[in-house]
Amino acid sequence: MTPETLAEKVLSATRAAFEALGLDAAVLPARTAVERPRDPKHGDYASNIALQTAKKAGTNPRALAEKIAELLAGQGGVAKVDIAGPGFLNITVDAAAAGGIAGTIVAAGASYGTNNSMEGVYANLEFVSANPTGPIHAGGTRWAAMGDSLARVMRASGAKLIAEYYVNDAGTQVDHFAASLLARAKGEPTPENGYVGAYIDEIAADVLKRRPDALDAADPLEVFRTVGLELMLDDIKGTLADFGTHFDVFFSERSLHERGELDKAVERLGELGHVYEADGAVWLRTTDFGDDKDRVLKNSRGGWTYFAADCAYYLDKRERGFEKLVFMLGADHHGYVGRMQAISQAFGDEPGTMEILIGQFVNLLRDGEPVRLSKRAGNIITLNDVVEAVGVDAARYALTRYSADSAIDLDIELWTRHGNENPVYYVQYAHARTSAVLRNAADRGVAKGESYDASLLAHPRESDLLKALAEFPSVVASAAELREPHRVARYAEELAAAYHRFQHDCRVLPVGDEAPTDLNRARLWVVDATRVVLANALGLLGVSAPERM
RNA sequence: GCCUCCGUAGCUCAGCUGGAUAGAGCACCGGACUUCUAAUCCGACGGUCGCAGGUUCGAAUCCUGCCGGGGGCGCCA
Repeated sequence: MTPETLAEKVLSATRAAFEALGLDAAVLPARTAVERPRDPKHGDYASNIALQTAKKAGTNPRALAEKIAELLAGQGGVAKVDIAGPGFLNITVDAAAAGGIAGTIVAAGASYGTNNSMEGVYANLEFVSANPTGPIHAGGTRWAAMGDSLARVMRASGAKLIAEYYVNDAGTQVDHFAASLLARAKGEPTPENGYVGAYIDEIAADVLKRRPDALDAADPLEVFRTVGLELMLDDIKGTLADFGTHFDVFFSERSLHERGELDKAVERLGELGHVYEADGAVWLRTTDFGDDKDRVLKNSRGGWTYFAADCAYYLDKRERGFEKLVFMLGADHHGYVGRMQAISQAFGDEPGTMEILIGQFVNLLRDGEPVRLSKRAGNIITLNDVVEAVGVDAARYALTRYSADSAIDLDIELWTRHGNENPVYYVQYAHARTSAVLRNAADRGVAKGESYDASLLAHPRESDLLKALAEFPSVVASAAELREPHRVARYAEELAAAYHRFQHDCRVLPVGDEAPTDLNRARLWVVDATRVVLANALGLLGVSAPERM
């Protein structure tokens, strides 16, 4: 029995109790959940539904709880229902019902944890979107890890999702980039506002390698711009791929300009009555939608602003059919939220169509001191630096383990340690241990068989572990709905802890050459189920699940 | 000045979107290895949840105001 099915039983028992007591069932929620109480004296699961509904129904919570308990106690799988405090229902599940989850998990395999909480949602998730004028740095690294994990979690929850990277390949930053490459190739000093770093030298050389005639071309700057951008973007794509971050679409800002999408978007906004001219510039009246001030679409020199491209990009996404546009931005962009939301509303979309997630910064520390130097990019820390320092698994785990709301200090020393204090190793080791037990079982010819006797799984460590396993789908669902992939990492740590405790106290394989018992076999199912869930959880985080360590 | 994030054990952070005696890891102290991989486990210590009000049966969680820290506020991209 899963917590979800138990919650349904609680709800239907409550409905029946309302009827029996002659109460108005309209105050009942459509869904309810059971929670795992910390104190084992409070049973396996607890529900506060009587507390939540009694007042609205005009009755006493304790009396209502008693009626619900009476009706719930007769349900299959429910061993005991106690009432505690002001009206909590403390539910004890019978071992056989609880133990059934292991079989469910093993049968589901890689699909265990998937759920339908976001079924039918067609979403676009934009993240990283670092300028193609240099390598991805530390901030972008966090979004590369979190965004990718969020994409996986939302897909696992049934959303149809496109992961997208907006390539800012138009505008003055790109001009500076091209000019820097050209100057480098000609051996001239870096121009004002130009880019420096070893990567500029490399790309300048690579442009010449690919186009030996570049300096003699009709427009050398254009050659360096086009080829340089391509090389830089290839480099970024390679870095992301090595990091395990997948994008479905790399969307070119320049293509919006070339296809006339900016004119089209501004025209549309004009038709909707939100555009005006003042001081020789063209403006969008974003203040109608809560922004601090109106924003310029086209400046007085007749040039498009970046904001105008944002409008066009927004319209393009909507025309591609996305009903949910999610953005992950760094805290340095939070000032853009107001104008971005205004774009959505100016086009007449429902609030909530556009969702902007703001994440705080990450500092890389070594021995408690901020790390500054990068071989590639002046004194900026890059994604490659982070990976070089701690490896992909530790980097991804470290960056997805914390709420995006909190700024994090990533301590290189901690994340390269092999032990309990390093969460990624703690979780991976639990997975390796499950694999080891299964390997040993196979070596000794102990098969878990077609089925098992779930009622044998009554050890406290077993029931704790089974409850943790049963929780996984709802963890994935809430991580997706709340856009908080760190919940998966925290859950994985709890599950790993429950498994380590289980393995410490519960012997799985027969000792010596004793014959395997039914308990041995039943426990193998639990071990296998744990292996599956740990692997699935790590998979959602983009972290490997090693079979040996 | 305005916007935004944070403030929970000595340190790093969770806290399941209002529930029971607020949790984990680290650090410190004390235990468990002829092991299914001890990269593990168990125990002890440790808190006015920044402060003050408010909402209610009930607040770390929601609202308001302060205090402290991070980030941001361009006809830049």
